[in-house]
Amino acid sequence: MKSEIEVFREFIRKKGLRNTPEREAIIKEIFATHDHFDVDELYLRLKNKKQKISKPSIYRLIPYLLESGLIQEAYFEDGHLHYEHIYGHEHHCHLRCLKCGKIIEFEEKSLKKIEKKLAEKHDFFIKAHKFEALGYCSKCKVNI
Amino acid sequence: MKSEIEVFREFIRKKGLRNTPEREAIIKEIFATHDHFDVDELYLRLKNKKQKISKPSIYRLIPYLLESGLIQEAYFEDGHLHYEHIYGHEHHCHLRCLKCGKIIEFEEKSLKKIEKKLAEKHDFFIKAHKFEALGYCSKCKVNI
DNA sequence: GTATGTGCAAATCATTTGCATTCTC
DNA sequence: GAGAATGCAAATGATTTGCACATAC
Repeated sequence: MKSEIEVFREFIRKKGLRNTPEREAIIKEIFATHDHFDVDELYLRLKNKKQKISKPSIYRLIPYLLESGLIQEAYFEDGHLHYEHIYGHEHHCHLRCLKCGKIIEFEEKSLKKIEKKLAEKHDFFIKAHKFEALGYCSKCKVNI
Repeated sequence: MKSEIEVFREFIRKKGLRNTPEREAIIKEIFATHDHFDVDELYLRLKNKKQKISKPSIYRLIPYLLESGLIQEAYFEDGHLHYEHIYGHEHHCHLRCLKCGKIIEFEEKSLKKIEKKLAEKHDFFIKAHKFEALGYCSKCKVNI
């Protein structure tokens, strides 16, 4: 299986764009942890590693990462989008606590079937899906 | 079945807050169409009807509308959140075209079962779920 | 060599806040 | 009458853009 960097290089080449060390550093950092990320946090993680990469470079890269299928928007919270890397990882969905913000990831194969059904019914080519369940976790549900 | 205004009045009373004609006008406008809405668009709709209601009043009302269960966040697009009224309507999910932005709503009962399963497995109290399928509509999929 | 990418600083856009005034209860 | 809510204008915070310089191809 190709690495995420290889996938990106191929994508960039096909689009006639240029690759840079900044872009590869950002991608490596995104794939360095399992967690979701947001722009500011990713910027700080890179900064802590003494990588001088500006926020605009991150913002400018994101549309390409989405288009190449390396990442996906996960959810909108605290006034900004959160992303997750999806290449090479089992697709998963989120269960989010509305009180403490805790997020549990889970896998649900049956969603794939629903996706297929929808594609046929509405004549869509479905690329991805997002399923998010919102509620209160075991700790928070006691005093809603 | 209570009207949305009645539901809101009750919610406001329970919380010890105050109701105002501005709030009721906003709620009426939200429920006046079947469509999703965003703050700016709602503001303009009210303005066109010569209702002088400021954007901050809308922004300040939204958390209460979410809390009372009258509306729900639908999706984040074009740099801002889009909402939908959910009180008195069949719950539905979205199928969105990544190219033209077309949105198809659909109902999927089996998601309710998945929700229940998750609630048991992770000891959550689940209040709502969002399912969004992303892809290309019949027209757009021909030239991706 | 050319055109794309970068960092910086400034601009933009959605949302929030401070405050004086108005209104609900 | 007290405390909330409103509108306005200003502040905030995320994201985008203009531009001069650097660099990938």
